[in-house]
Amino acid sequence: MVKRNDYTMRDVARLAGVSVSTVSAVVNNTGTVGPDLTAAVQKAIAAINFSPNEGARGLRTGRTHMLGLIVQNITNPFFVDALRGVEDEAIKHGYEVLVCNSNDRVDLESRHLNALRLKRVDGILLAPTDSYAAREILGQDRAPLVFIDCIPTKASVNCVVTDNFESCYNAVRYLMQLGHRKIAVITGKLTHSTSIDRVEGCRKAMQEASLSLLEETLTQGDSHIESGYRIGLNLLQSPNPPTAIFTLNNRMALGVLRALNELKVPCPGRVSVISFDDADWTDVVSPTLTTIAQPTYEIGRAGAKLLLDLIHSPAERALREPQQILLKSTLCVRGSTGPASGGVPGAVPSVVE
Amino acid sequence: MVKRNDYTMRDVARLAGVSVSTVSAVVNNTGTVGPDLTAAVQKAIAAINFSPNEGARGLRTGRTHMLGLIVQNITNPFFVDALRGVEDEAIKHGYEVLVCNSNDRVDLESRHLNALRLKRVDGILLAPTDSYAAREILGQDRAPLVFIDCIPTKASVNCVVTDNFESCYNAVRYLMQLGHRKIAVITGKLTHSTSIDRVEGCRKAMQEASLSLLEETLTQGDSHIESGYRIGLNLLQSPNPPTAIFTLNNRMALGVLRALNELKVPCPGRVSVISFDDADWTDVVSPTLTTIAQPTYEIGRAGAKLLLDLIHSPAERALREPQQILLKSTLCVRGSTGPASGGVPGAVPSVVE
DNA sequence: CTGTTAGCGCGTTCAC
DNA sequence: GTGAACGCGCTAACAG
Repeated sequence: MVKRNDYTMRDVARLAGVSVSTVSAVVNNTGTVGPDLTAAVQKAIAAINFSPNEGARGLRTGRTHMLGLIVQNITNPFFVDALRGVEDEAIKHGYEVLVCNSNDRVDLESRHLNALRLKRVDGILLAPTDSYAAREILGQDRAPLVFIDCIPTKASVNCVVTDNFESCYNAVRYLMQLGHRKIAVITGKLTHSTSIDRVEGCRKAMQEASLSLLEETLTQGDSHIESGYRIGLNLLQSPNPPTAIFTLNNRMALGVLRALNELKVPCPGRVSVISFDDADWTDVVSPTLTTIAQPTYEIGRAGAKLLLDLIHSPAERALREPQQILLKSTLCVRGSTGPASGGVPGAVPSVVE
Repeated sequence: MVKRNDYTMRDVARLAGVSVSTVSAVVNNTGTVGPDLTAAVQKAIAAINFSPNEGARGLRTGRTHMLGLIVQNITNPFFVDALRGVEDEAIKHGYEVLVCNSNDRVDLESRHLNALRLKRVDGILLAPTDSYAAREILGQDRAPLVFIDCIPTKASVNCVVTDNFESCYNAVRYLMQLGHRKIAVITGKLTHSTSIDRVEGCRKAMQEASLSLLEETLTQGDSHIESGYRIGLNLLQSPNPPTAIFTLNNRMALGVLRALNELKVPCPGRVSVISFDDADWTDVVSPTLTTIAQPTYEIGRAGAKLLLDLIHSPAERALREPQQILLKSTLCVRGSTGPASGGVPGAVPSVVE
C-alpha cells in the first residue's frame, strides 16, 4: 500500500467539527446544509487544500468522468485536430481524455480497448485501424462507443465522418472539368471504410463520364510518405503516365511531391496533383497543393458531443437509432492543379463525353 | 447511482465457489492459490468475461496507473512526437496517459493540473506554457513531476530537454562559416526557458565573432505561422535586410517561407533560412529547409522513463538530486542555407574577425 | 493454501 | 438541517 498524503473528507470533517456526510453535501453542493456550517466546511477545505478523490467518487457513482480516445496513428495531423475537438468538448463537460495511439496496429488497438475497459471510462471514441477488425468489437458489451473517421459496417452504428464519397466525387469532377481523362488514384488501405468510400466516389464520377477506374490507375498505398513516393515514381515513369494524380491522404501527397521534384516533372504543366486532407504547409510546398480539407476539429468535437449525449441519456440510447453524422469537406484549389491540355502526347485517351 | 452491469469479483467467486480473496489472489497472480482452484477461478472469469475494476483497485493500492501529460500546444508536431514517446514508455509499464492541451494558455494549464490532481494520477509530465508561471507550481505537494521542453528554474528540477543553448550556438557558427554576418533571429515567447536558452546560444556564438545580437535583428514571435510571416515580411523589406534568418521554431519558419515566396526573394541567393525543429515537409518545401532536428520522440520517452522511475522509488527520490537530462540535436543541412557572398550590396557589415 | 475481516474515500439513504 | 451507518469493488492482514 502506497502512502498517499492526500487529505480526505474525514480530515475536513474533523477540522470543521462536522460529519463526513455534511462535508460531502457541501462539496457536491446539494444545498441542504445551513450557511454557517457550509462556511465552516469551506474554510476547512481551503485550509488543508483538500480535493475530493475522483476515483473513490467514481466507485460510488459509477462515473469516472473519463473518455477514451483511440486513434489509428497520432502522427497523422488529422487525428491531432480531431483530438483537439474531442478534448475541448470533453473539458466543457468536466471530462478528461485518455489518449491511445494504435500506431496502425490492430493488436495495439484491441489492447487499448481492453485497457480502457479496465479503467471504466464512461465512453470511447474510436478511429479504427481496420474496418473489418472493428466489426468484431461491436457485439461486445462495453461503454458507449462512437466511431470517428470510419463507418465499420452498413449496420447502424454511432459515428461521425467526412462525406468521403461525395468529396471524392466532386474532386474527380473538378479534375475532369480541367480536361483530365487519365486520373491515377493512390488509396490508403482498402480494408478501411474511408478508403473504400473515397474510391467509390472516384469511381462514380468517372463512370458518369464513361471513364473507368482501371486497375492500373488505382494503386493501394499505406497512408505514409514512403508509399506515396514509391507509387508516385512508378506512375510518373510509366510509359503512359496519368495527367492527374489524386492521393487519398495528406502524407502520400508529400511523397508524390517528392517524386515530382526529384524527377523534375512540371506540375501542373505535365501532371496535376490533388490530395485529401489539408495541412499547414500546403501553400509553401512547391507547387502549392490543391486539397480537400476535412472538418477535422469538428469531427472530434461532434464525436465527443454525440458520445457525451449517449452517456448522459442511457435510457433513450436503447430506444434511439444510432446516429451517422456526415460532415462536408471543402475543396481548396491551389497551384498543383491545372488544365490537362498540355499533357504528354498520347496521354489523352480518345474518350469523348 | 448509475447502473453498471460490470461483473465483480463477487460474481466470479460465487460462480467458482470460492471466496473473493481467492479470486483476487488469482487475478493478481500472487501464486498462493492451488492449481485446481486457480483453474476454477480462471474458468469463471472467462465465463462471464470479468475484468477487474482498476478504479477500485486504485482506491486500495493508491496507484491509478495513469500518467498525466500536459502540453503547451498539441498543434505543434514536436509535442505529438513527444507524446508518442511518453505513451510507448507508459504502455510498456502498464500505464495509461491522460493528455491535456493547454493551447498556450496558462489558465488552462493550471486547470489541467488541478484536474489531474483530482484524478490522482501517479505522475505528471509537464511542458509548461510559461517558465515563470511554472515556477509557482513547484512548491505545491503533488504527484511526482517531470518537466519536458523546459527548465523552469535554475534550481534543480526533474526535466528533459534538448540542449538548446548548444544547438543554437552551433547553428549560428554554421551560418557564420558560410560568411553570414547579419543574422536575424526570430524567437518564441521570451518568458519560456527554451527561447531564452536558444537566444543565449546565438548570442554567445556571435559574441565570439565580435558580432552582437542587436535588437533590430532579434524579434520576438509567438511560435505560430502568422508571426513568422509578419516578421519575415518586415525583415525582408527593411532597408538593410539580414543575409540569414534563424527561426527558433518550425511553424514560424513556415511563415518566413511564405513571406519569401510572396516577395520572390531568392533563397539562399539573397537570404538563407534555418529553423529549429524538423518536420515531414522540410524536403518538399521550396526551398528545402535547413533545420535543427530535436530528438522529439526521445524527449517524451526519457521523460516518461524518469517519471516512472520517480514513481517506483519514492524513497530514493527524496534523497537523490533531481535529474536534468540534456539531449543532443542534429543539424540537417538542406537547400535554404548557402554562402552569404551574393548578398544585397551594403548588407555585409564592415566587421572583420 | 484458503476464507474471514477490515478498510481505501466517498455518496446516500435513513433516522433524529 | 444534520449525522450515523452502509456499501461501491477491491486488496491485505490475519486466522484457520
